[in-house]
Amino acid sequence: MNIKHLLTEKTQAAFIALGLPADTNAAVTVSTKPEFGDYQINGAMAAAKLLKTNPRQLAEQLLAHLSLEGIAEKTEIAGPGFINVTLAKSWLAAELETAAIDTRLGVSTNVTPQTVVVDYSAPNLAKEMHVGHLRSTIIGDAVVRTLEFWGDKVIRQNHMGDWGTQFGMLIAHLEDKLAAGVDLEQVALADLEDFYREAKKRFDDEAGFADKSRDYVVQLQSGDAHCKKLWQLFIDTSVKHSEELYKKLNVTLTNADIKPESAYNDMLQGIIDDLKTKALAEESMGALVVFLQELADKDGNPSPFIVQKTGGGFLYSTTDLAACQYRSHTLNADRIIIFTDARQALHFKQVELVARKAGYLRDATSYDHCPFGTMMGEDGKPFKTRTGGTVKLAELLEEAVVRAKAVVKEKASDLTDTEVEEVARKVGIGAVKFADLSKNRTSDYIFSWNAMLSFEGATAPYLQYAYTRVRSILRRADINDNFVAKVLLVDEQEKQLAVKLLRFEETLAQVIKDAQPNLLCNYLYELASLYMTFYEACPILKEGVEPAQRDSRLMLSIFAARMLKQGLELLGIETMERM
RNA sequence: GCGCCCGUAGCUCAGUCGGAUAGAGCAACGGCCUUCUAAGCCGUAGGCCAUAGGUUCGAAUCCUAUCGGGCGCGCCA
Repeated sequence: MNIKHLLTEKTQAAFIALGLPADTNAAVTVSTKPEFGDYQINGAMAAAKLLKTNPRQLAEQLLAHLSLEGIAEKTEIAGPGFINVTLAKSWLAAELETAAIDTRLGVSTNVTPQTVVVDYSAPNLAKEMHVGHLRSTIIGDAVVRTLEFWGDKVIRQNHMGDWGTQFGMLIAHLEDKLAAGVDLEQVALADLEDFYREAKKRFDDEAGFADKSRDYVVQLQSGDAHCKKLWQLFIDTSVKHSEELYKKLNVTLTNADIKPESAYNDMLQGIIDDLKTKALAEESMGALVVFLQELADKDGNPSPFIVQKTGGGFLYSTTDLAACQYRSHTLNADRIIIFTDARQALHFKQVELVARKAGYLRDATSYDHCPFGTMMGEDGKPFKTRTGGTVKLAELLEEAVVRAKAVVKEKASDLTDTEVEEVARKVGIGAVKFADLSKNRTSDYIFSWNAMLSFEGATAPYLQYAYTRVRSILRRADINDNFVAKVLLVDEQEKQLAVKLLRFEETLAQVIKDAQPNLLCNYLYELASLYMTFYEACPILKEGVEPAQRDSRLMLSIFAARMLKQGLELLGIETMERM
């Protein structure tokens, strides 16, 4: 059930009856205040502007043609031409009863499933995952889960960076160590960070090392067996590391989803040849470049997009073009979604332009780069730890669980040790994920231990707690899974909860359209909050509650619990029976 | 220099294809546990939506300029 969609359709029908175009914007929104009902239709005012007529009069005509028989118990025109709709309790109750016996919680099934390629997480191999990888990983995963729930065919792609200059650098460093007689076993691959830092330092400071590194990149990309063997060492270690983290984070990415840069290697020369044939790329200062007039500065200087380096090496631009070809033509994607930080916005704009011109992206494939801001410290300056490094993701998660455990022990003394461990893990990880998922900002965001590890207010533990409260009541009520009762919406708290419960699909549609899980976070927090209000105001199992009312409230509770669980599951956050 | 993103309560953020009196959480203050889990609930206080113009019935939202922050601009990803 999508109430907004339903009201929009009804309004559009009324517009047509008035002789207005079918695509006139109905502008249906949730009412801003309780006295304005549940939904408001604002389309009459904009339409009146177009027609140059009186908005209030048009709203009246619109209302006369609007058939909300049985759906609304009150409709009224207010202000300059708002139409306020108060939904009928009987209708809400009936819809709720239908939704409650549905395995999909009343969410309709996608009638036109799409193939969606989602590119997310993308850790850099040979570098341990740090907090900066959190956003892409968990936002991508939440969107993927939501798309799948809706019914799209999702292809996860973990575009690991494993093929560029940095790898040449690591191999060059490793080669030197081996040449100096260090045994392969002793090379500290386990501590990739240190190894990477050493190599990077040499790359920046040591004469000749950078050139040597670039040579290794060319060798690697042209398939040299020895280089590939060394490269494989780094891959294996890194993949193992990120797999562990995905498991801890409850992220659905697996080994099978890894589609690293190297996977496109065989396509790269073909892309270059093709760009030359199509006269899109030209030689400039020794490199091969596509000049984009579309992104020219105001003096008319085109934006350069290097596709092949001096010396023949390929770059991530080449790889991303190949990825377009593969995803759009081979995988037949209708939509490609890429989650990376905003610094790469220009790059992806260039990739799309070139890919469209060269035909690597079909017209039918949409290409959505979903950016997010740079991570800042609590001082508002670019984030660095005291030692100038980054916070390791594994460290953050560990800290989260430790802190959660302390709180769990303090608040829930009746749990067994095993339960404490489990609850602490779910609460700690959930808190970290929710803190990040609930923010929409495309602008920079602040990394703060306290914000990440907060267990009060609009946090995952709040939602998990709401869930356990409902579950506790349902246990006490001693009812089975098939419990069904008539829904009676009498108190205001019951009605508000009911309306919110029926807004799930509306929310999911928006999350999918904008690739923004924070909308789902907001929804679930509001749902939990309304449940808490209902819980405090409307007794269920207490003395003096009429059986019919008790059963209706149990129905609301069962449905709210299922909704919370489902919603959190789409966010990749686990629930528990007690906490 | 040019370009992109951003500026909303003391703090962290919602709200931005124009809609009614701008919302939450944290922090502060005041209430609520012999009764379904107080990680909770109810209430109070807190705002020139960076600034200045413009567009119109109506602007946090759209346009222009200025200030402030971040990022990006030919061989890193």
